Parts: sequence; structure tokens; C-alpha cells
Amino acid sequence: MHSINSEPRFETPFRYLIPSGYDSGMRVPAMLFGNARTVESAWKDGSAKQAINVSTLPSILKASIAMPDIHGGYGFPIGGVAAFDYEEGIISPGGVGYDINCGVSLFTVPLTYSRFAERRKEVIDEIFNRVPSGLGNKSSEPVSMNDMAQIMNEGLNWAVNNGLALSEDRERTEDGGAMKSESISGVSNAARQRGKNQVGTLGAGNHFLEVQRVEKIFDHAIAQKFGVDEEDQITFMIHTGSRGLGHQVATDHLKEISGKFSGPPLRDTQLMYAEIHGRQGISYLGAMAAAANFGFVNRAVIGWRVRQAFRKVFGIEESEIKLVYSLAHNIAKPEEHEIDGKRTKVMVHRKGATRAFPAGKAEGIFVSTGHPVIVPGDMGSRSYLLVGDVENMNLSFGSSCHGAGRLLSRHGSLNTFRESEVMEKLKNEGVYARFSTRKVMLEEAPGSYKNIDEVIGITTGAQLARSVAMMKPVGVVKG
DNA sequence: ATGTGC
Repeated sequence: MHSINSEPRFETPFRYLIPSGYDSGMRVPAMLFGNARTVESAWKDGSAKQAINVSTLPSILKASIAMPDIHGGYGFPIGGVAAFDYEEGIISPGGVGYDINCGVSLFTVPLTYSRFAERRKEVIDEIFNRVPSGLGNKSSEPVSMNDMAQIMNEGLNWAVNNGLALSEDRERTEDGGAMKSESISGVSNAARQRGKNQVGTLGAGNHFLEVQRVEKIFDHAIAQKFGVDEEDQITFMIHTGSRGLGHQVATDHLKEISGKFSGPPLRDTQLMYAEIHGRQGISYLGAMAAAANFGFVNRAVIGWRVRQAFRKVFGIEESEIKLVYSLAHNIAKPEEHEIDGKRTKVMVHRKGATRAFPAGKAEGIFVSTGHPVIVPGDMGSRSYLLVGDVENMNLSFGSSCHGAGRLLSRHGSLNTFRESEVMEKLKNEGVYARFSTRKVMLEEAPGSYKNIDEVIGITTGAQLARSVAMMKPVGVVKG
């Protein structure tokens, strides 16, 4: 049926090609970074098919790309990267996801593990009490609508001006924590109302706050430049996004774009898109940037609460706790890439994928090292700090993976695990955990996620990123 | 992922 040239195949041990001849609608190939097992899993759960669907969209360039942690998402796969011609191309809210600027931040604390362990429970309880978590949970200090406008327009600058972040945090945040928004008028009043009560809140599901111990440093020179000085050092990681505000922005714009869509029939209505420079595209992009800025502020404010908790328990000044990096793994942004030997401006969609430009290409202070890539594992497992590798500009639009990906469904986890054994397992692993609900504890139980080491092995083996350090959780706060 | 499932 297919010619030999259109058969999907491994081009290299970690690169699986689905040629554009595989399916009549494909405009470009689909390229899955993975091994035999992850690729099989992508065919099984439908996410490989989703990557193929993305390759049929107008103005897509080079390839529809997937990271080794690919799994099914809304229209576009999670773990997907797709770039569209900037001048005449499209923007698709499904290629960003509902949780706009879902992302991760990593901080270092000047404490060794042994000193931390003496007061582990005290400081984790302190963090749990200062950082609201769980579905629908609200900030203890709602901001004004005027603040909301500033947060959406100026991003992290708002947090710095209000004493909730350090000035230096800006150079350690993607895009300085302030994406340019043409206009925030595309953020509905409902979205703003949801956001004003959620500054500094963690949320639920796989969002978490984790205190960690640096277990292994792979690249001492890069680690030191990132501020990760030695093994046994304490770090903390925050994984959350733009909460109800970003979700509302996605909902509003998908509805608006779908209602007036006039393009050719889509394979999947969830692939709905707008022209980048059309009225709807401009409106969505402005609102998306506003939500992204809210996400950067949210992670920064949570980081500030944790800094305060460490000050209270250990007497460490906020300024001694350094941000390594805060990044977005659900975002679309204009970038320049070389395609077929030509510099081309593209709108890169990364959904469950991390920008990871290598040395020489990276933004600001990271030009000499490459961008840090923060890859959280599941609780009780480990997380990785990577750095963009030189080859990835040609392979993946300078992108890397973002996490482990679920193994069991939420429902499956609820049926599989028991409260007592989860707590026992965490305790045995040396993790003190606080949860706002029992349901989330079970849904996020160790064993619910794929092995993070396999994802990292593929990511580094495929030369998307290089390992810098590995961290083990020692305390967890979850929704 | 998300104040409201199919």
C-alpha cells in the first residue's frame, strides 16, 4: 500500500520518521524523538496520529515534531513542537494548550541536605500553609483589577515592583518574564476575575511544589554557571501555570475562532486555528501573552512565599535564595530558525515541550551555556536539569522534553493505589508530603508516571539536550 | 490542566 519511502521508520536510534507520503494530507513529515517503546505507546494512545494531524495544517514548516514524553492532548499532542510561517501562517490555541505558560521554575537554597533534614517537617508545613493549593483554591491576598492589568502587561516587572521577586530574577526567566502583548483586550472580564484571586496559587493535578536534594552533578562547569554548586545542596521546584485565567483565555478564544472558522475542513476540530495577522489571531496572541505573563508572576510569587518560609525556619535571607530559571513549556512565540539553509521567521508552538537553545543561540545571560531545561519527574522519583545541545536547532526548533508523561490514567491510579501505601512509600523514599486532597495524592502516586530516566536517555541520546544535574525530592506540596 | 463531566 505504501511505497517503501513512505513507511515509518527509525532514521537513527532515537529518531522515528513518519514520511509525508505516509498519508495524503500530510504537508511535512512527522518526527518523533523516541525509542521502540515510546513510539509504540504513541501509536497506541493516538498521539502519533495527533502528530500526523498537525502535519496537515496549512503553513507548517519542516516537520511536526514530538518529544519522547509525547502523549495525547487537546488536538495537538502533549510533547509536540510545530512551527508555522510567521508572515502568512497560523496560530492554534490547541497547539499551546489550556494551561497557557504551564511551566517550571527552579531555585537553589544555601543549605545542605543534613541541615534541611533537621527541620524538614517544619519548613514543608510552613510552605504548605503559605502557598494555597488545590482546585479552586484562592490566594489569601487577591489583587486589584488595576494590578491585574499591570501583571498582564508587564509580567514579572510587577512582582519586582511589588517586592515579590528580586530584580535579578528577570534575567533568569524566559523572555524576562514579560512577553510582549499587543493588547490585553482579548482577556475577558471573566478571565480577569478568575486571575485576581489566584496570584501565588499552585493549583491541582500534576502541579506541585517540591523541595529537592541535588543527588548527582553530571556537568560541573555548567551546573556552577546555573548556580547549582554541589551535590547535597537543597533546591526547590515549582510546576504550575496561569491557573483559571489561562484556561478561560483558551476557552474564550477557541469558542470565538471555532464560531467563525472558514478554512478547509479539519481532521479534528480541536486543531482549530486563526491567521497570525488576522483579527482573531492578533487577539488570541495578545491574550495568550497576557496569560503567560500571569503565569510567570504566579510562579515568582509562589517562589517568594517559599523564600519567606526558608527565612522563617532557617533565617536565610530571600536574596540568598537564587532563581536558576523559570520557563514556559506551553507557549507559542515568534522565533527565527534556519530552514533549508534560509533564515525564516516562524511561530513556534511548544505544548509540553521546552525551549532549549544551545550556547551561542540562547537568550541573555545564558548565551555562553545554553538555556537551562527543567524536567520534573513524579514525586518520589527524580527531576533533571539539562542544557540545550548544539544539534537541536536543526532537529527540533531548539526544543527539549518537559516531563515524564502519565503511565496510568487518573482513574487507573485511583483504582490502583492505596493511601497508606503511598504515604509509606514516600516516607521510605525520604519524602515528607502534604496534599490538599486525598484524590490528588492517589492520582499522582509514584508509579502513575513513565520512567523519567528513559525520557532523559532519549533526549540526551538524540542530542536535544545534555544532562547537567539530577535532583531527588525530599519534601512535596501538591494540590 | 480547569469553578461547573458524558
